[in-house]
Amino acid sequence: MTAKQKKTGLVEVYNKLLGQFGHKHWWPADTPFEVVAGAILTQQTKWENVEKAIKNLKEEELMDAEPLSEANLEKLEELVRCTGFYRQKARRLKDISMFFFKNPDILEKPADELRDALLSLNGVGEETADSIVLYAADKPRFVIDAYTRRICRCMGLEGGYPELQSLFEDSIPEDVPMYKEFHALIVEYGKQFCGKKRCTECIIVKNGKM
DNA sequence: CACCAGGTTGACC
DNA sequence: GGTCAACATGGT
Repeated sequence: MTAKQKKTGLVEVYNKLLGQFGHKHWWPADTPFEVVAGAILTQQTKWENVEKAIKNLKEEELMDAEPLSEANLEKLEELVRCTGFYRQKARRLKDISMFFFKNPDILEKPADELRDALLSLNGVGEETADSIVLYAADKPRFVIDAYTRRICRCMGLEGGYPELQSLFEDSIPEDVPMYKEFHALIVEYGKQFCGKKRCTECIIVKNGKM
């Protein structure tokens, strides 16, 4: 805790979630590029389905920027069909792969530059861009997803993506492993207790003072 | 059968 | 500036 950090209670939430769920070892991947591909595939889909698609791509030797960017579109669609939205995802995978093939050192660039470049690609919004910045490039950008918004709402914290992201980044230490773990814990917690309509057994709000 | 999942986009106020 | 249907499969 440095002096300029906001007292939002988010650090306490982090500790509580860590105590309840333990380390999640999130986003397992053999290579940074696999995180990139996974970031597209996981949009609005269960990770379980993404794993199948990743397995399919690996079996076809496509899990790398060059081969994936050159893959046959119809074939790609079949390989990623299990993740839903398969036509746009196949197209987007080829696009982002081409980008990484043409910019092999992009993950080494400063976080802001990387993020802006990613956002310029079709199919890459703020969450996907930040997921790549954090989990593929290992740079400190807090990822805000639907569960994070719901949990924040429960805590009386509202705002758009940039507002919530700044809130987290100003409230907790700028630590990449912690950013990764916290987001993973929020998703784990959200899957169990923060449904779209219900919010039961909420350890964050229910147990008070957070 | 209805609803949801580790979102993004483009159209329309 | 915000809201909303469309995108699509697979699991409860």
